[in-house]
Amino acid sequence: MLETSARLLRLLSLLQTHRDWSGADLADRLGVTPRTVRRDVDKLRELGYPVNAARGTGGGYQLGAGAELPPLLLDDEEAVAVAVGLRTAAGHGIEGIGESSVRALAKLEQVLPNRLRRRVGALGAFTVPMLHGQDASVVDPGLLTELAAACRDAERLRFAYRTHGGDSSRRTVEPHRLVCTERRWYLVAWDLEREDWRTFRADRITPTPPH
DNA sequence: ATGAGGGGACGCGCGCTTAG
DNA sequence: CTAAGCGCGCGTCCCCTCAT
Repeated sequence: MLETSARLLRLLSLLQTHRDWSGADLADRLGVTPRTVRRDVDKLRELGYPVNAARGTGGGYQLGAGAELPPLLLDDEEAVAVAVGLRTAAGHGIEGIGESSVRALAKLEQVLPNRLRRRVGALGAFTVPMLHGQDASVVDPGLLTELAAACRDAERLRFAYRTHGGDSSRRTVEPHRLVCTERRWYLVAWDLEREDWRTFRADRITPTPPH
């Protein structure tokens, strides 16, 4: 029974990750017979999951889009991304979005494992939204997490910073806040050498190990 | 014709409940 | 405490339907 619901979750997770799966593949992965897979797919459908099936050569199962959104299984990275996105949306004051974001966030945080709650907390509490930005720049989410965690823990940070001109300098800072524009992340921090507040573009930061 | 999902019927094994 | 009874999940068998 407990075994069954666990298998149902695994099946759902398989369907959410991939392409389409043949019944035989799913049976193989789940360690049951195809007949049992069919029964499990039935159960998922009863629970409201839109599982599409294609017959004939090259057929298989696929998770489709339904009229209602069933619960999702997110991996750690996805859960953090969604939670942070919701927090940002909630804080942006966009009409109609803010309140829904808070509601969704409440649901998500209710089921969020503790280890993720900490990460979301770090990113959420130490970022502040700022309006308007221009071009896109890509920042490693791992770096953002690291910067946010440093803000949260008031942890001194050393990194190499690439300037607009292209030359690189080493900085030692006391991080204060991560600031998000529409497209860009900035770290606001106290620069110990220059004895002043500085704003660093996150995509120009390369962390160096402390010594 | 072939290969895929869909599903009914049946039996087996396991765990739980209940009568003795 | 034990054995019978029961429900349930699963595998097996078999046939159906549909797409290629």
